[in-house]
Amino acid sequence: MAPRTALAPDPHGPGGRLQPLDDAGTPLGPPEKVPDLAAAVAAREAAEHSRWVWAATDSAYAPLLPRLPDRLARCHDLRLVEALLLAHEGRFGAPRSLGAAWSRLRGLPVPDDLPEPGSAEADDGQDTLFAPDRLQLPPGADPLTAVVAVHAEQQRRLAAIADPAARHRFRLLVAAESAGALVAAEIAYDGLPWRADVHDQLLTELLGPRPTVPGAQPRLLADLSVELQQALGGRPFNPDSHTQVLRAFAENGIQLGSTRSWELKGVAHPAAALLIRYKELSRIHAAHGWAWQDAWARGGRFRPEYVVGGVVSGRWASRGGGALQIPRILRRAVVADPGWLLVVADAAQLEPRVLAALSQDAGLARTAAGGDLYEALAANAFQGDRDKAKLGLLGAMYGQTSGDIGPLLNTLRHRYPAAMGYVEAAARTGEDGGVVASRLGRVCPPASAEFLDLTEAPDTAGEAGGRQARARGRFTRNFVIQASAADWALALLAALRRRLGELPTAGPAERPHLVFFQHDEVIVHTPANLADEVAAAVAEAADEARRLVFGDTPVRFPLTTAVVDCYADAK
DNA sequence: TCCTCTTGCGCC
DNA sequence: AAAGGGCGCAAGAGGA
Repeated sequence: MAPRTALAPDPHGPGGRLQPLDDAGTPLGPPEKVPDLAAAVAAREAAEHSRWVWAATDSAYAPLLPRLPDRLARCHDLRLVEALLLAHEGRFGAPRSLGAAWSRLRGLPVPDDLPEPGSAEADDGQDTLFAPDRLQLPPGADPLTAVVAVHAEQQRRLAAIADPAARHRFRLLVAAESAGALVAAEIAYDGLPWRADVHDQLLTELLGPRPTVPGAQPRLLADLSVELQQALGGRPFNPDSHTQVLRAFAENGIQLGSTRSWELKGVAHPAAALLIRYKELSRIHAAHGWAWQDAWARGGRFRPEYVVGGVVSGRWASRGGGALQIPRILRRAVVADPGWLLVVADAAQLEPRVLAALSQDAGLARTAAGGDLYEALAANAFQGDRDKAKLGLLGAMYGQTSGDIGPLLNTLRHRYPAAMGYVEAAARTGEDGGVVASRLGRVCPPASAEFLDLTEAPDTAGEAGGRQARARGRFTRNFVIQASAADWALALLAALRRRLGELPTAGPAERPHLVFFQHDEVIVHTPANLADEVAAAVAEAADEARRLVFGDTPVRFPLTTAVVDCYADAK
């Protein structure tokens, strides 16, 4: 068992303090003050891997990264763990900063968490240069003392989980969430290889040359705008304004309910196709055009800012730069460095496999024991119609009831009663105001913390209440699957990161490293000669994640893995 | 002018 | 009759 070490950086300067701990969090010696925290951490880690205990990975690890010779193996992120524990203890959403946890422990008034940087509330005139200390410790409190005390208390709360299997899984969640924080910090530091020249060429092909006047519309976009206006009678209007677009179409005798592209696709008028094209190009320009490149992809790297645990289901969110929404067309710009390659791996049909493993439905597990789950499902229950099989299963996981899906759900209910019973029980729990949890124990928000939507039409309370209850049921129905899939993905990430760290390399600069993570997909940037070993490590990590999260299950979680020079060439 | 809400669409 | 989960981002609409 790896030893633990509490760590608190000095608020100013490169120093800090360390204190060795046992697994219960009890100090094994006095605090040690060091003038160079990075050097002291590196020396200790080189002697023996430690689990580093700190207030938050953002504030403790990110500043160390540029000064560490190699990555740290393990950590315990008090802020993330506090959030997991609070939700598990039925106190979802209580403040989770180190200061809040410390204050709860000491019976002091608990400070609210500061708003996330970048959020609307955070921009209250405060220059980020003078970003306040986010730990929220009361005046005079000693950071290292608080880290040690809060950690010991968290270890106590973890040990207090009564059911041994649930306790074991929750500890796994704690470790995986913390490992995720390490990965997120490292990806932000290393960046995703991004070829600005390729990106620029792509934009030029689609939109015309970069406008010399900032903010000006690129030529092809402007041309398209004029063409669109001419197709609708020649009167000028702003195609970015749905109000004006609806009016322009109405003047030509076409009543649209909205300007959504799926609705436009059914419109025969030539202006509809022009508008669809305009919207596609306009979106690329606005969301991932030259301004985006200037802001987020400088120096040959796109540096996404992930927010670990940013989604209640345990999925990561992102802050600025749209790290989780890179359009497929832009993948052309993601190119490995010379002599390096990208190993791109995504989990195939992750969520239905998670459902099969969670519910232990023997029939569904058999369809998830091999390659194409939907194909097997279709052969078993839908006369080979793969589209129907996929539609039905997705509908069951999302709580869809519209369209012609009823008969599909009936078939599924008949053939896979345990799986369908599992999601329907989760839905009922939600409708009744209860909470559900992921496989590893991440607990969903209580009903009161969401769906406080009072904008419902003022019809009878019963109808509005029923609608809200059903919405909540769809949320909990999906939560058990989405959050358990996130459990698996985090476990994969942690296992893969460890395996990459164990590969023999010439040195840290030659080490393969994660550069992208998107729910069920990872990209590793690796020296070309290690690409096959990395691909093998990803497959092993996926299987390790299966064992850790789901134990003994016949369900397999196959990966689609590609070793490529360019992200666009992966499938 | 600033701010919040809505719309629409990118990703899973 | 209507009835699909989770996000982030940018622009327009519209009110303060």
